[in-house]
Amino acid sequence: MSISTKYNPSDVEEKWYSHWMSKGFFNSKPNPDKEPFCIVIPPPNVTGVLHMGHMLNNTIQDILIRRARMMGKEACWVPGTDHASIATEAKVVAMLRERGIKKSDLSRDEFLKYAWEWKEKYGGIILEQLKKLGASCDWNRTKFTMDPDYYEAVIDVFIDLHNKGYIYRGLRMVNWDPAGKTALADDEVIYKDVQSKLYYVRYQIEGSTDEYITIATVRPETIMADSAICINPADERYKHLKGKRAIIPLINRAIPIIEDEYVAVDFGTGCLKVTPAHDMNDYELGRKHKLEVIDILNEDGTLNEKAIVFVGEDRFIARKKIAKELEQKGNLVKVEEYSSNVGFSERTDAVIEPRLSLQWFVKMDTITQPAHKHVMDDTIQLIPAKFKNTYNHWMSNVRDWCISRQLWWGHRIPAWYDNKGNYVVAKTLNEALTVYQTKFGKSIENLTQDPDVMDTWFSSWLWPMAVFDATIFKDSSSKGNADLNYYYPTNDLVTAPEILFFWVARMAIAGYEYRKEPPFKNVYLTGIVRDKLGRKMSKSLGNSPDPLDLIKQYGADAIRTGMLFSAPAGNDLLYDEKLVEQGRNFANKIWNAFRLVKGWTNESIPAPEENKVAIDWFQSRLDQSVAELEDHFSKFRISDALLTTYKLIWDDFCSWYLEMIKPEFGKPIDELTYQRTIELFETLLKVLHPFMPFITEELWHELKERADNDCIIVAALPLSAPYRNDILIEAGAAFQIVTEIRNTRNTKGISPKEALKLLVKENSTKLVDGFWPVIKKLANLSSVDFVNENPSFSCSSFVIKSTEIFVPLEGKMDLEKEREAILKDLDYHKGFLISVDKKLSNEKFVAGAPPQVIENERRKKTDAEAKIKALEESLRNLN
RNA sequence: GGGAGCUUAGCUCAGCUGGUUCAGAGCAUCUGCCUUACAAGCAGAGGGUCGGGGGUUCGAAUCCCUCAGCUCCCACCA
Repeated sequence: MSISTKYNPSDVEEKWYSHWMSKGFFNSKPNPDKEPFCIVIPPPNVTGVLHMGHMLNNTIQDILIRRARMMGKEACWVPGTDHASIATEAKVVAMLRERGIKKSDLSRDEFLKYAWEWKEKYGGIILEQLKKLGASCDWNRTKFTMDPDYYEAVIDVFIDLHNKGYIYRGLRMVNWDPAGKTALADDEVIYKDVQSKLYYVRYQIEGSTDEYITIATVRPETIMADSAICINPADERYKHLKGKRAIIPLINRAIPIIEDEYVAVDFGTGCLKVTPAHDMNDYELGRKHKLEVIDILNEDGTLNEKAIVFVGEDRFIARKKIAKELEQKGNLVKVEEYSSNVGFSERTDAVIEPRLSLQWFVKMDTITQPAHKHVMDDTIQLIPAKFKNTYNHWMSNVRDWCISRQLWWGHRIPAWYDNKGNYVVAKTLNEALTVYQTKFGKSIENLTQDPDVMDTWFSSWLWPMAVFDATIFKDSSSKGNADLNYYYPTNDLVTAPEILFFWVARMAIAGYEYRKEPPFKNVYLTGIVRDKLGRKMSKSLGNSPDPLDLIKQYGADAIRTGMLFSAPAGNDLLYDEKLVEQGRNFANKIWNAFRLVKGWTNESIPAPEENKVAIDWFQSRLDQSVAELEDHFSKFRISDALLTTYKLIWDDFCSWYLEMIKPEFGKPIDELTYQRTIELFETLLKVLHPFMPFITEELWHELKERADNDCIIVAALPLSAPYRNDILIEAGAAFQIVTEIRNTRNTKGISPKEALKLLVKENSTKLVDGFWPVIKKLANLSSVDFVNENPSFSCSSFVIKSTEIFVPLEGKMDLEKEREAILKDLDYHKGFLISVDKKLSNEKFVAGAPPQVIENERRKKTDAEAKIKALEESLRNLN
């Protein structure tokens, strides 16, 4: 039988994933005998395809869930997708446009039919892709935020919060996208620095012929909507204008001159035109001073009849024309170049128009309180903790949440209007008619439902509850079904910091509102995946590799480890294909360790000394690593956990352990060592499984004949056990000796095949005890002899913990070089001794430092003195 | 404008409540090896005054001040 020297992942991955699926290992149901461990996936957009961010995110979730499963918990990872109203609607609109269909030509129902078709066709892609990564989700639980029961839950929550007084309809300044004709949430607006112009416009003072007040604006097209001019009360320059009125140019309407501290004296002219309908701050100012609100824009960004002039013109064309006319009329004092921050629609890239409109809001001040408090007191733990600051800041300054969107794809707002604008909130038309009668004391024939849908986050904030039981929102007394009661609160949430507020905070709010409990205990915030130059991965830059290609090329195990090699929590990950190569190489290394062990024939012969020592040592080393891993995982240091595992396998197991026990070529290995090695290998595979599920499952079955359902995915993870520290220390010294001898060979050009002798001048403390056979084997020594005196022939020597060790090298060394090396070493140690002496002779140090520290310094001193003495002796022996 | 954070080897980062895991890891680099598990490998080596300056202390990468540079979040001053 010959096994390939390279591990080939593709067949293996396919085989085991379907095996796991067929055995139902991913499926979970409430089990009172087991502790639940649950993760709900951050549902990707239905329109999404897998990108590197998902790869990182889902790898981490899979590691956590597999580990929990192996720890004997009832592990449940709930997958699903988000309907992503804006993103999906935009894609459907684009798809229709390609087919020559305009959304405006379709009825709502027709459009939704296309949207659902799109969803059915493309909606599942990303979940299929996650399977290639090895994601062990309970696919039977796959949920969609617009599944019928989920849809109903969202509507129920709207009605419930409305009844509780948390949801209200209000006139508010919203971010209006004139191209999409929709209101956008703050986070859907992208601010960019734009080079624009600052127009200085003079307004004549009412009742005067030549007195003017000059304001500076970037938006001269809105002067027709002005309600006032505002000056700072402290501004001496304009004191005389107090109480007067100014006349808007072009339309000759008089407006008051008001005073407010808000106006910056040093900006522009120190005078501000107040346009409540078209600016957020002006709106607030207008409310404060009870100014008239004049909205001169249509929803598509053209001027309406209230503008009086340039009616029907687009806002930007109107700006140019007005500037020109102001100039002609002598009202334009000057124009300056000005760089300002302008908001753009994330979807249509149109310039955002602050616009007053009737929208639905969630009142945030009180409903957020438990979610705020319980992050601050770590009931919900953010990892890394630095995000607590950010969270606190946001929660302390939270604004009401605009939840209506002028779209069709999504959960339709359950509000019903009569033709006068009176409304009721109800689930169906029939219920609405009843409610209407109660509310207004008269019956009505018909009502029209609000055409808008809700913000996507208004559905996804229910995710950790609604995936289990979407009926609890119908009735506030509902206790929830068995699944919800068992899995909720979930354990860990793994997501990106940029949606900390939009999603994480809101889930916490909803969780406390509806379950009085947090939705999860830990929130692990990943970083952003960037390319190795630190740029965000994006389609336009073309710097994002296709994850599926990578999996095909390197294997899922390699990608998983590759991504984690450099992904501490909350830190961005600089992706480099080299990391994936490292992951692949690691898989290959393990594969070859397996080939070595597999190739051995075992016989019942006595185990050599070095093997017994090796087994004892490695067992302790493994137990130590397991404890380390538990510590890393408890702190969510997943990269560190991987690195610990990596080093344990590569360095300790492959480079040291296997070399220690490896029989001579063609010779058999003793039965005991063989069995113990197989066991140790199995344990390593188990420890590694959460990181590299496929290769570990493959080798688990290659190492031994096993039953069909005896799989590593459900094997028991080793728990930390006490380990022998003494043997670890001894091994450390032994490894140092081996390394020194190898180094001696390297520098002297002696082949590893040439056996060497070793002389050890041991002092009272034994440096190593049982490890001499190991050292002999690894360093290829013909003999180890203990001496009392330094040898009188030429040797290469080194000192480990004040024990001198000599490698006789008659005729093999360059005396001059050797002398130089020793002198250099001597210099270093003498300098070191001086610094230690200095410290010890410092009275303040001796008086102030704790005894242990002083003791350490003393030991350093004796060690240094011993080393110096040894080196001086070596120097003498050279002659 | 408000807030948070970062700066340690060529790169990416660990270093918790000042003192033996204090100057570390992985990768990269260099040297020598196709040694019958693995060249996707083996063995070995070099490399940092812990961003600059100042202070506290017997002692500072670690605490304080200050300067410089970078990043993110929030707000959106006409």
